[in-house]
Amino acid sequence: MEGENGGPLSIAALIGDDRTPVYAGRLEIRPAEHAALVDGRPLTLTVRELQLLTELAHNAERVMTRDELCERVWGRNYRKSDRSVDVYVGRLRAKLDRALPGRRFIHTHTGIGYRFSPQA
Amino acid sequence: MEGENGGPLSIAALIGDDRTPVYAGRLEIRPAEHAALVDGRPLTLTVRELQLLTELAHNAERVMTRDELCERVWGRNYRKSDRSVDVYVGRLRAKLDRALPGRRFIHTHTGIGYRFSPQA
DNA sequence: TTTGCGTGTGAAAAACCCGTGAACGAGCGT
DNA sequence: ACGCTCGTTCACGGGTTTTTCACACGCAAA
Repeated sequence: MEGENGGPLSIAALIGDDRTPVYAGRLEIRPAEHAALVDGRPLTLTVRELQLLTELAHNAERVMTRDELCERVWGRNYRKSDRSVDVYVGRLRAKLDRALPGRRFIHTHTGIGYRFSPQA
Repeated sequence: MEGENGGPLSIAALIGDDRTPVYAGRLEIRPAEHAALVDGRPLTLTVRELQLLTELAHNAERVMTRDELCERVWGRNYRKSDRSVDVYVGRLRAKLDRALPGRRFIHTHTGIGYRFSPQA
């Protein structure tokens, strides 16, 4: 089975569930518990940070537009002056890098948006 | 065995019983006897305080939302203006701290709720 | 080089959340 | 009626999170 972009589609994305856990190597996301873990130890994320990470992880390997993220995480329409997504991606990257230095999960696609990639 | 969230599930939570005793180091909760003990000496808790402590302790290490607590302890729906949970958490903390100074059992998860943690 | 666009990011501003003292009323025993 | 306890709600101060702003940097085209 494939997604609209031709790539693999996760169960979570398929059934539109944002409570399904995600496992990305040493990183584990448990939306139902409001928690993200690295090697079993909890990351301290704010609600928005966890929401964004969850949304990105549920669509791993797919480039998500700011429009999409704004819609799904913030529940509002995206305006070009709105930098919230960028700011939160930055904060997520910082926290993920403190927990798993050197590893890069969130990739920028200039002019389009961001992509979450579990593999090194 | 695991709960709906994938985490460990206590016997009490499993059988949906709020009468099962809980042991958390020097703290002991005996709902069936309407009593909580520290080093064998009874804590003087009101009914609501004991209910709340019991509910939290039966879900140790799990973040419980105000919604959940309101539902299970008060048997009513949570409204954002309802501060009962916070007030009772405060009173519980005060009494627990008088009995076991310095120890912190109930942790705040901003924007979500509270988590009971038996370990120091 | 200059201009424009897109992004990263520190920091200020705004909004929101939480801890807690206090007030109030209901219920109860005296 | 009185005093007491308990449960609920309100209000305010302080803390945290979210949003917004401003500027810097890299890159590509003119």
